[in-house]
Parts: sequence; structure tokens; C-alpha cells
Amino acid sequence: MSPRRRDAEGTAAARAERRAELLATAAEVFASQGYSATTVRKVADAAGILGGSLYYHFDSKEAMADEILSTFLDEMWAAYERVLAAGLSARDTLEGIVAESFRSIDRHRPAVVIYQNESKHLATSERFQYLNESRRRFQEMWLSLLEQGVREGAFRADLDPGLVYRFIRDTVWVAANWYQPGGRLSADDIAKQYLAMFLEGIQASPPTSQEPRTS
Amino acid sequence: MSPRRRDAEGTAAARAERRAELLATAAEVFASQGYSATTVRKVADAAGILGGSLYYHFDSKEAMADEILSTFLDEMWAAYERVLAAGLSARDTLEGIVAESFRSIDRHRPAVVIYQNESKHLATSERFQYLNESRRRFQEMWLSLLEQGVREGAFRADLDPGLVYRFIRDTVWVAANWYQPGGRLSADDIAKQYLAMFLEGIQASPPTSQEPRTS
Amino acid sequence: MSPRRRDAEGTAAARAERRAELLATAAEVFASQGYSATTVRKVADAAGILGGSLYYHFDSKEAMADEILSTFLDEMWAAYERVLAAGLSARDTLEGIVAESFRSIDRHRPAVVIYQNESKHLATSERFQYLNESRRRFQEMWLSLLEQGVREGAFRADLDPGLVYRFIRDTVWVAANWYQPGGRLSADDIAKQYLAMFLEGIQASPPTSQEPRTS
Amino acid sequence: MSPRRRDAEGTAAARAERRAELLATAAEVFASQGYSATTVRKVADAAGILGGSLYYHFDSKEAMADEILSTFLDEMWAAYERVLAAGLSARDTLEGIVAESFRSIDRHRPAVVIYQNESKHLATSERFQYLNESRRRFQEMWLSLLEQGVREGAFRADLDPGLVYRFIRDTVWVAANWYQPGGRLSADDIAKQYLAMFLEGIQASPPTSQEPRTS
DNA sequence: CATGAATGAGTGTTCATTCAT
DNA sequence: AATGAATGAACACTCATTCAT
Repeated sequence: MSPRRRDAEGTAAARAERRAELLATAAEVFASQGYSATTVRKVADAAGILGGSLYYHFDSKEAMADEILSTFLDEMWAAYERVLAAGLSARDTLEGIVAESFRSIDRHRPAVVIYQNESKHLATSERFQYLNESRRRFQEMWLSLLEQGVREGAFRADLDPGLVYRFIRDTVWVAANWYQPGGRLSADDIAKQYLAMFLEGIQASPPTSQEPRTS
Repeated sequence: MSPRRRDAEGTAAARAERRAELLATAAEVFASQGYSATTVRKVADAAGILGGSLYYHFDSKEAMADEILSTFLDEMWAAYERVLAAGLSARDTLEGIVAESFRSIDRHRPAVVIYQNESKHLATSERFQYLNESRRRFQEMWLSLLEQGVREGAFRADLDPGLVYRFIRDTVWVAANWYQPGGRLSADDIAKQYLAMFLEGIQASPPTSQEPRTS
Repeated sequence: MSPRRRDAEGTAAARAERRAELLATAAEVFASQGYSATTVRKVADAAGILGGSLYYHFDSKEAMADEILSTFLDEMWAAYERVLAAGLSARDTLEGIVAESFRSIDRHRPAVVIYQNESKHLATSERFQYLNESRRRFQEMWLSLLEQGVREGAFRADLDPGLVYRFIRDTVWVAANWYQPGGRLSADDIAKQYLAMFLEGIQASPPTSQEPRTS
Repeated sequence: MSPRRRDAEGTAAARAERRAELLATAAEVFASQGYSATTVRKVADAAGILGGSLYYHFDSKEAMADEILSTFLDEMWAAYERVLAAGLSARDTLEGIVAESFRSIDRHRPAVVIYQNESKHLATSERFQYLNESRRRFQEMWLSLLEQGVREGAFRADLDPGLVYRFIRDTVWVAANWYQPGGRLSADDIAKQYLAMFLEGIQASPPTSQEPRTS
């Protein structure tokens, strides 16, 4: 490797690293204060630079949100695809998807919060159309998964599929608002307990059928 | 009744009515566009008046949000108190609380959306301390209800109470984001299905022992 | 005329008048400092209001330039059309056009300066395409007028028409840079002398033909 | 010649050459986009370097404009002085000055455009006082030349000298805005035709007395 | 009750300039 | 010589708010 080549790589890598740092900071601030309520100066303050300096790295505030969200979504969908490609049962697929979702929250918590809170607003702009597309794809995935589960006899047939879809979707993603990486419960712990609630409910198991209820 | 007196009454009543109208409009816009992203002018446009004219009715944009949220919370807590005062079993209380929550969503959808999306941000200001207090009260209520349920043998004991609390809280409130009063599913329908999911899960019941498996 | 109607007219008229006042101020500043070098605040200062207040009246700095230029061009072309419609000889038409041009300078001096100095720059934006169109129309008018003059034997045939066109165009418009309404020379005075120079040159008349040159 | 010495010479010469290159580029961009509307980055882009790198060669954006204009003016005045020093007739001097002006435009077109469009604005700063001085000197030169011409019977006496001065000055310099070196008309062609217009006008000569009018 | 014009602080963004490398 | 990251002041523009009418 020639010195020149190493230099070029070095600066390109350093640049990418700085971008990533700044994006992480921006994501944190957007998530905690809300995208609209966050000024570019607040982001810059959190990064220890001046407002205008951010524009050396990014074209606009919108561009930062764009990069934060699309990076997160790309990674999330890649993980989902791996699960879906395995051709498991509906139940196992559901477990896999939920587990991956919590892993996404673990790795991209601020991005998930932004996605959750701002995507309705952002999606009105041309640039963020992929948010709408992601939402559609998400819905299709869940509805067909739930349908498959009912067909396989794994899931109850007496529930409205649209409702169940929203129930799971919301519950999983909204958890990003309180989840703390490195906290008492790991992402996998939460996934496990959430799955238990989704699948079996919070009700104590009824006495076995051998002991019929005396009403 | 003297004309003067009638006028005064008429004016006072009309004034209150106008306030309510304007607040409803403001709540709608705040909910759909986000509080920070909503300008006073947008609210005024939606109400068919000019921006400055809102200040005849309200002291500030913040005052509008305040009145929207506190009205909603007051009514919600009154309903919760009625349920809690009945001294029912944990299971029945849970049903009652969830049902009342969906009734709140039905009656105050925009307020609930604002509460959901903006309260973290708003609660940093002195004026909105009651949001923090409401959150605390909410948490206490749920934790003691869940504990009671476990004691009564109604709820599973193997789940983290804090997690279950957040699970239910989030799932219920986030529904305000998609619920449409007068839509296909009524608030009570949704409450019923959500309760079914909370309590029994989405998994199909295993075959009962009366229908023995043919091995 | 009902009071209501008079009120409506009154406020509409007052509004239009205020706009015109502010536009005149803006034109003055744009003309004297250059459009790009003029900040919105400078315009506002000159108008005795704050920077932001201009946006109650105009959408943008560009919108002000637009209104200034299009108002001027509309009036100028209307005047030109009146001259052209009279069907005069080329010489008389030229006199009329030049006279109208100096009247335009008299009435819209700042607008003419802006047109002269900034139109190349502004015309790159979609909004100002009419500047290009006006330039084309202007060129066509002059070229056909000069051609007509040559045909009629009124103008010399040994000059490059494109050159003569630019010569006259530039000389007339650039005068806006130093012309002062109410100064020593009136717009009509200047028009008369400019016409003398265009037509007959600055050279002293040669001795009459009765005294043929002895070379 | 020691290597050290050759290096030093090479460096100094190369440095001067690079400056000249960069100044030519800057002049081009300033002329085509306007000084205020031109960012340092645009100049650097046109030169194929980064914005900050220009500051190795020049102290500031203003310094570039300064060097461009003063170089042009120095050369122009040197040429004018040569013409004036020849002690010719007013008519021949005028021809010489106009011809030199078009040669200046040919050699320094961008500088002339900048001078034409920006000098009023730049001349407000201390650094550019020489622009005002040049203007004064220019005016004196022309006024005395015109006066001489009238005295000599070469120029008409019925025209306002100030007006004629401005007429010629503007017409000559403004031509820099459309002149293209290497175009259809050379600088000398244009000078010749402009002189014809200045001196004799664009009007066809009246029929000579040998061809008497038939009344 | 509402309007219309204004305020003034603040927003996202630009840009001339600096400087360590 | 040139880069790349940063500065800091300024810019066009927005917006919650005020107030005379």
C-alpha cells in the first residue's frame, strides 16, 4: 500500500467517521427534543462546534434527518429480510421479527424515536417518500405474516388482522421512547417478555381443563 | 330578564363557545402537524381568522396547548376515578380503565395525540408540570393494579411489572394516532379486542383436553 | 357608496399605496447599492421599519425586484406600443422611442438602473424569464426599425445594424445611472441632444456643399 | 547558476504566473456573475482549487478585485497618456482615445465589466479611492478634449459638453458587456464604426447640392 | 371580535476568512 | 501550494406576539 493510497483512505475514513459522529449527535438531539423543536445550533452545541460548521458536512438539517432515517431503515430491512428468507413458521418468524426490531431499537434508538415521532410530518416532503414506502412494506409484511399464522393454526382467527398489526407495530416501536441501552433489561429480555405478552397474554393461565371452573 | 343581562349572558356563553371551537381547531392542527411545527397562523387559517385575532381569546400558543391538555386530563382522570372507586377485581378494573382510555381517545383524539407526542417536550416547562404529575399518578395506578392482579391470581407473576405497565400504557395511547371516530371499529370494539390481546394473547388456544389429541 | 364599500376601498387603496411606497424605497436602494449587495435590512431601514416587517407586504426580496421590474417594463412597452402603432417614418419612430425611453428613465429611474445592472444575473432564474423575452422583443424592434430607416433612405447603410442597435440601446439606458430627475437637464432635453448625436454626430457640419472640399 | 538560485527564480516566477492565472479566472467570474454575487468558492471552483487555498495567494476577495482593477487602469492610462502626449488635433486625439479604449476592452474585458458594474459600489471603500480619482481624471480629459475640439471648429458647439462626455464614456465602456474577443467584429472594427457614429451620426447624409431636390 | 401592520427574537443557511496539517 | 475543518458574522426569512383601529 503506497503512502499516497493510505493517506487517501485515511482522510476518507476520517471524514466518514466525523460524519457518523455528528449524525449520532444530531440523532440524539432530534430524538430528545423533537425534529422541529431542535435548532441546528442545538445540534452544533451538542457536537461542540458552531452552527454554520455543520454545513461543511451536511447540506441541510433535512439532509441530516434523511441520512439518520435511511441508514436505520436500510439496516432494519436487511435484518428483516434475513428472517423472512429463512422460511420459518409464522410463529418463529414473528419471534424473529420482534427480536430484530428490538435489536434495531438497541442499535438505533434515536433514529427509531425520530422515525416514530416525525415520520408522519416528514413524509409530506418528496425527499422522504421512502418513509411511506417503508410503512407500506411493513404493513404488507405483517398482514401476510399474521394471515399465515392463522392459516397454520398458530394465531387466533377471531381478531381483526389490521388491529393486531397496529397493536404489535406500535407496541414494539414506541418502546424506543423509554428503552435505555445498557439498562436493567436488555433488548433481548424485552423482546422475550413482549413476545410472551403478545402470544399468551398477561392473564394467568386458567386452571387446567381437568379442573373445570365452577361458576 | 333585562336586555343588558341577556346580552351579558349571551356574550359570556358565546365567548366560551367560541373558545371551545377555537381550541378544537387548534387541537386538530397541533395533532396533525405537531405542536412545534404548527404556526399560530395555521391555527388561525383553519379557524378562518387572522393570526393576531387568536390573541383576543388566548394568551399564547402555549396557553392553547395547556387548555387542550388539561381539559383532556381532567376528564380522563375523573373517569378513571369512577372506575377505581368501584372497588372491583383487578381484572375488571383493568377492563374498565382500558375501556375508559379508549373512550377518552374517542372524545379527545387530538388532545391524546398531542399528549402522546409532545408531553415529553412540553413537560420541561414549569407550566406543564401537571403532565409529569399525571404520568407519575398513571404509573402508580397501573403498578398497583398489576400487583393487585398478581396477588389475586388473575395476572401472571412471571412478567416484569414495569414492562407490562409500559406495554399497556403505550399500546393504548398510541392508538390515538390511527383511530378515527366513526370509522369501521368503534372505540368499544377496539377496547374489547385490545383486552383480548392483553389478557389472552394472540396465540391460538391449545386444544382442550376434552378433545384429546390423537397421537 | 355604502360606508362598508368605502372602507373596503379605503383599506385596499391604503395597502396598495403602502406597497408602492415600500417598492419605491426598495428600488432606490437596489439601484444605488446593487441588488445582491443590498440586504433586506437595508431596505427596511430606508423604509423606517424592521427587516421582518417587509415580509408582511412581500413574499421575498426576489418578489420585490420582480414587481419593480415588471411594473417598469409593462409601462415602458405600453409607451413603445403607442409610438409604434402610429405608423410613422423610421426617423420619427426613432425619435418617439428615444423620447419615451428617457421618459421611462425619468419616471422609473431606479427600476431602469436595476434592469441595466442586474437583469443578466436575475434572468438566470425562472421567475425572471420575462426579462429575456423583453430583451428579445427590444432587439427585434430596433433591428426592424433600423432596417426600415435604411430602406427609407433615412439611415446610413454602411453601419452594422447589430452594432447600431447596441449602441443606441446601451447609450440610452446607461444614462439612467447618472440622470437626476429635476436636475439641470430634463429628460426631454437629454432626449433631444442624444437624438442630435445619434442622427448627426458630434462633428461640426462640413462646409456646405456649395463649397466643395478641396482634398 | 546554483540550483538554489534557479529554484528561487523559478518559484518567484511561477508564483507570479499563478497569481495572474488566478486573477484572470477571478475576473472572469466577477464579470459574469457580479462581484457581490460571486463567492470565493465559485472563483476557487473555476480555478480548480478549494476556497481556502485562494488565501495563500491573496489577502482577501477585495484584494483580488483591487488588483484586477488597478492593473487594468494602470495599463489604460498609460495608453491614454501616449495618445495625449502626441499633441494631435482634438479629432485625432478622440480617435486615438476611443481606439485605445476598445483595445483595453479587448485585453481586459472582464476587468472593464467589473469597473463598469461595480465601481460605484466599490468606490465607497477607502481602498478603492483610486477609482474615484480615475473617474475625475477621465472626466477632465474628455471635457478638455471636447472643448479643444469646439475651439478648433471640429466639434459642434451646440451640444452640452457634460452630456457629450457621458454619452461617449458610457457608450464605449458599456460595450464591454457584449464584446467578445475573437468574435465577428474586432475591437478595431467596432472602434471605427463607433467613431463614425459619434462623429457623423447614423443619419444618411442629405443629398449633395449637385443632385438638387425637385420641389 | 377581528383586522392589519408592525415587532424582535430566532431559524436555517451562506460565506469570507483562518489555520493546522 | 493546497487541503479540510472550522469560525463567526451576516443573511433572507419566519413566527409568536402586540396594538391601534
